[in-house]
Parts: sequence; structure tokens; C-alpha cells
Amino acid sequence: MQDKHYDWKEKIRSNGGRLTTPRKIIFNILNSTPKHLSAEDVYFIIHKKNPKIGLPTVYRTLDTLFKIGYLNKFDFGDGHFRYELSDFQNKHQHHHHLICTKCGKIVDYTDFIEKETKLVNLTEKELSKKYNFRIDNHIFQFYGLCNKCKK
Amino acid sequence: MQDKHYDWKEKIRSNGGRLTTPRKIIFNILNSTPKHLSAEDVYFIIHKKNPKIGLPTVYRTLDTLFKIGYLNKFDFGDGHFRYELSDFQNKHQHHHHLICTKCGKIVDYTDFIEKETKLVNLTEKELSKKYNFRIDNHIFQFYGLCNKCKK
DNA sequence: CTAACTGCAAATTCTTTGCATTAGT
DNA sequence: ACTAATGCAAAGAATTTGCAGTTAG
Repeated sequence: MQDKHYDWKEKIRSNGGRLTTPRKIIFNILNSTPKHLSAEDVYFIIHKKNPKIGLPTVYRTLDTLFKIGYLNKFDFGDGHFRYELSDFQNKHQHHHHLICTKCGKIVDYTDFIEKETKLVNLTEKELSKKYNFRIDNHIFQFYGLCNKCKK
Repeated sequence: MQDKHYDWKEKIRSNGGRLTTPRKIIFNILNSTPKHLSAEDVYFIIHKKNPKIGLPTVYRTLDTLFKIGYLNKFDFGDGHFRYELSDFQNKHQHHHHLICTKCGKIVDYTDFIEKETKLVNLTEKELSKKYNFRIDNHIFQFYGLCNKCKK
């Protein structure tokens, strides 16, 4: 249980998918960084060693992983989506974000999650009842200015 | 105090801006709906009566209003930004969002805000101290499936 | 084998920019 | 009059699509 990723390959296959070289590489890239990578970030990394792999493949692979639930997809407002492996793989803790609206710096914080969790669960329960939604996920983001940009 | 919008015109002028026809129309469009409009939504509405006003003007006006703090800008993940007049104009209450990942339906909820507020304030305080940020704003969004899409 | 995936190029979509003209103040 | 803002057309940037060739199962 050290690594719950063991089954991503199985998940791909069981959906009729194939375990191709680009998919393996892209998964590994995501799995070896705590950062939120954009499609272009991934492409840049991959391109150094595998110049044959194209940007469309990166987009398609990220979408595939997103659809089977292995990726979180964020928009921090800088004009492109960013991805990270999902939290349920216990390698990464669930976290929220603190975003500098000037320089784009992003801080993942986990510090206050515990206090928040109880309330979040309660809120999810009440919301799902009142609005008849099945809630799968949430994004909490705080926006402001980082120490440098505050001047 | 019924309508705090009284001063938006003043705010525009005091920044060296001009009170043009497109700006007045666009402000009124935003002011007469509780919805989250995209630039194209605004353009579509405006275009029926004022076909001369172009999409770039809409984008520029939205950006202007955003910069002087009269607009909130959201990305719900459907590929374009959406805008609404800011909460501090007491016409709209501060609210969070519930988003259907299948059909894109968005529910604004204000119900649990009160309970959340205390925690949010506390979290903002602790985060701003720990990470030395000045926090101006936050976005909380829950994602899931609405009653129709749950099937 | 054969259907899914890739790689390339071209298309789409949303948003921004350059510039000559118009219109607030 | 002065200069910000507009309207048009065209450019940019991120992402998606079509399709012929490749490859995993």
C-alpha cells in the first residue's frame, strides 16, 4: 500500500485501453513531481528524451488519465490547465491552494485542511441533499499577493 | 445604500477613464442578471440591439471593470471565463458554487456560507501569516453530478 | 490480425493586439 | 483639442481533430 499506483495500468487496460510508451512516460513524469504541470510542461520534459512524442499525444494522455480519475485538473487563471496525480493515491496529500494574482506563484497548503475537513464534509452532505447533487470533488483556492509582490 | 453601483461611473472617471456607451450597456447587462456571463454571452446580448459593438470591446470592458474591482472572474473549467458583478455591491450575496461536471449546470449557494465564514476567516488569517500572503479573495467550488446527470 | 494509439499538420476556440477612426471630457 | 476607447481585421495561444501509419494485445 506504499504505492497505490500499482493499478493504473490495470485500469487503463480494463477500459479497453493500451499501455503505450507515451502513456508510461507521462505517468512517470507526473508521478515524480509534486508540481502542477501544464500540458506544455509535460511536453517540454518528455521532448528532451523522446522528441518523437508530440503535444497532441500529451493532451490526449492527460485527458485519458483525467477521465479514469487518476488526475486532478486545475485552472489557476493563467490561461492553461494544470494537472497533478489524484489525492487518493496517498503519495500526495489532499491540499488546497494559495495563488499570487501577480506573479502566479502557487502554494499548496495542507496545514489547515484538518480543521476544514469536518466542515467540508458537512457542507458536502447538506449541499448534496438540498440540491440533489452527487459531489465528487472540491477546489478551494485563496487569491492574493505573495510576500514579494506585496512589496 | 440600496444600490452601491452609484459610484462605478465615478470610479471609472477618477482613473482617467471615460464613460462610453459600450461601457454603460455592458455594466447594465451584468447588473440585470444573476448569471455568470462569459464574454460571448455579453456579446450575444449586446449584439441584438447594438450590432456595432464588437467582441474585443466586450473583452476590454470586462477587463476594465475587473481591474477596478467591480467584477468577479471565474473559471468553471468549461474553457472560458465567466463574470459577475462583485459581492461588495450588496445586490448579490457572497456565494460559492456547485458545478455539474457533465452538463455544466452551476448552482450558487449561500446556505452554508455563514458556517463557513468563521473558518474561512480563521484560515485566511493563519495562511496569510504563515506564507506571508495578503489574501484578497477566495473561490470554493464543489464538483459533481446534478440530479439529471446522476440518472 | 485489428482496433487503439500515435504523430503530424491543420483546424478550432477563446482572447488579445495593432491601428486608423470616433467620441468623451 | 486632447487622448482614451472603439471597431475592424488580424494575430496569438491553448487545445482539439482528421487521418494515414504504427503498435500493443
